[in-house]
This record gives sequence, C-alpha cells and structure tokens, in this order.
Amino acid sequence: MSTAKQTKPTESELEILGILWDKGASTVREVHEILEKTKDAGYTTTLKLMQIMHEKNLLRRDTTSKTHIYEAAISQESTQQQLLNKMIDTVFNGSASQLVLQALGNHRSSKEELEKIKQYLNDIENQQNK
Amino acid sequence: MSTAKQTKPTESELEILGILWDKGASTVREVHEILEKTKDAGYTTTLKLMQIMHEKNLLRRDTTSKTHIYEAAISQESTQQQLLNKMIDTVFNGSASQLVLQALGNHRSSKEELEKIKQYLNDIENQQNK
DNA sequence: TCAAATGTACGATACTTTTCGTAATCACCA
DNA sequence: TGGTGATTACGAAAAGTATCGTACATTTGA
Repeated sequence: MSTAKQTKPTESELEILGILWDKGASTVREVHEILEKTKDAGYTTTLKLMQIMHEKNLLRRDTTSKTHIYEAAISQESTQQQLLNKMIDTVFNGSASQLVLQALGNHRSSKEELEKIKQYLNDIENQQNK
Repeated sequence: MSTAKQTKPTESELEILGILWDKGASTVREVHEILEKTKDAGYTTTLKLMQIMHEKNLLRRDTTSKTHIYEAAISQESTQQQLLNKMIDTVFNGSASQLVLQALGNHRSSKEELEKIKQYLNDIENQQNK
C-alpha cells in the first residue's frame, strides 16, 4: 500500500494524478481529453508524460490489451500530506493552523463542512485530554 | 498594494521569499547565510536568483548603497492564497475543508491553536446566520 | 596607498521538465 | 486484403530552472 520513496510529482504530473484519482484507471486518451479542457498540449505529450510517470513508479499500467490502462500508484492521501507538509514548512512558518485559517478564510465553506471540522476539532481535544 | 499578475514563484524562489517575509528587507549575504544552513549552493547562485526575482517583480530592491537591499514585493498572504487555491484545485478535489481536515489530522496542534480555529469557525457561522 | 575582502553583473553550462515529430504496430471493416 | 485510424515507442528539441566561474567595481584597514 505504502510506496517506497515517493518521487515528488511535478506540476504536470499532479494534474494527471488528480484526474486518475478522480476517475480511476483510465486510458491515455481519456486522461488527455480531460486535460485538454484546461491545458493546451498534444496527445503525445500526455502519453509521454504518463510513460515517464510509469517509469518513476507514479503510475501502474496494464498492457494486456493494445490500449494501455493506467492508474495512480501513489495514494491521494499520502501525496496530499507530503505537499501540505512542505507547504506548511516553507510558506506558513511551520504552523498548520495558520494554513487552516487561511484556507477557511477565503473559501466559502458550507455549514455542513464547518460542522464537520468543528466536530473533528472536538475529537482531537478529547483525545489529548485523555 | 496588490501586485499585477503574480508570477508563480519556483521552489527556490519560495525559500528566499520565506526568509524575506520572516526577516524583512535584507542583503543577499544575509539571505544566503540562512539559506546555506539547509541548502548547498554558492553565494553567486543566491545572488543570481534574487536578481532574477527582482526582474520578475517578486522582489524590490534598494540600490542606493553598494550593497543592495532586497525585500519581498508580493505579500505572504496573497502567495499563500494562490498556492492554496491551486493545491485545493488539483489535489483536494476542490474542497477546502478536505484540505483542512488533512492538515489538522497529521500535525499536532497546540490546544491554543485549536481553540483559535474553533473560535474562527464560530465567527464564520455567526456571520452567515446574520 | 594599495592589497584584500566584499559586492554586483553577466554569461555559460548543466539539469529538469515539457513538448512534439515521426516511425512502427495493431485493429477494424469496406 | 489493403487502407485508414488509433495507439505506443522513442528521440530530440524547446523551455524553464539552478548553478557557478569570472570579470569588474567598491570599500576598508594595515
């Protein structure tokens, strides 16, 4: 489940990972079609990128049929955590809560979401008091 | 106050910005001395980097004396927001609260910090109910 | 006064990431 | 069966980033 030494994905690679986390295993064409909407690059560019990601063990692929099928080889959670940690470190003076406040401040969150977060905070506090 | 079109800083540039946000206006040498602790690069590398950042309008500089003095030209807040937004977009399925939960989960936060966040959440809810 | 130390400027190089052209292969069906 | 379209493989160019050597200017203090 856990991955060896996780190479830090580049910007473009993250975009592809994002799509695969969302859609699950997909062909290059499927990924490319989504990517195209927000990005201006040819099909072979996406292909090459995904091939390189496979070499780096960021993606797994199934080559049994001619049209290969790719899926993310690193979990969304561990990647999120990795990026968050670095970001907290370099941009938020090492303070996670500073990041949290900033994230909540400028993003309208629904009442349910806010409740969920408060609930979570309570849980944490209770655990610490034990 | 706000900056025109904020070029996205690179990894190295962010490290320098972080130092300048922390220390305020500084010379290249001062920045370099801090950078050296965690990074292995020569003085002229730091110099060049900061010169480029100045060209990109990421830094302002005062050249009245021989030893130039640099300071960040973009605010820490707007940079935080920019990076957060992109991150929420590509890695957190567009959900800010998902990011918040993840950030709180794996970072031990102090009781005071958690209280501050809860307080903040209450403020937001009250505002929305008005 | 002048040599050493410190600073900026600048170009060249190396490295990383992104992009694409082209060739080869395979599947389909008219 | 042969041609068209879709696919992968591969190499190399292009673009972006980081690193450093070296030249030159300025300051300082012995």
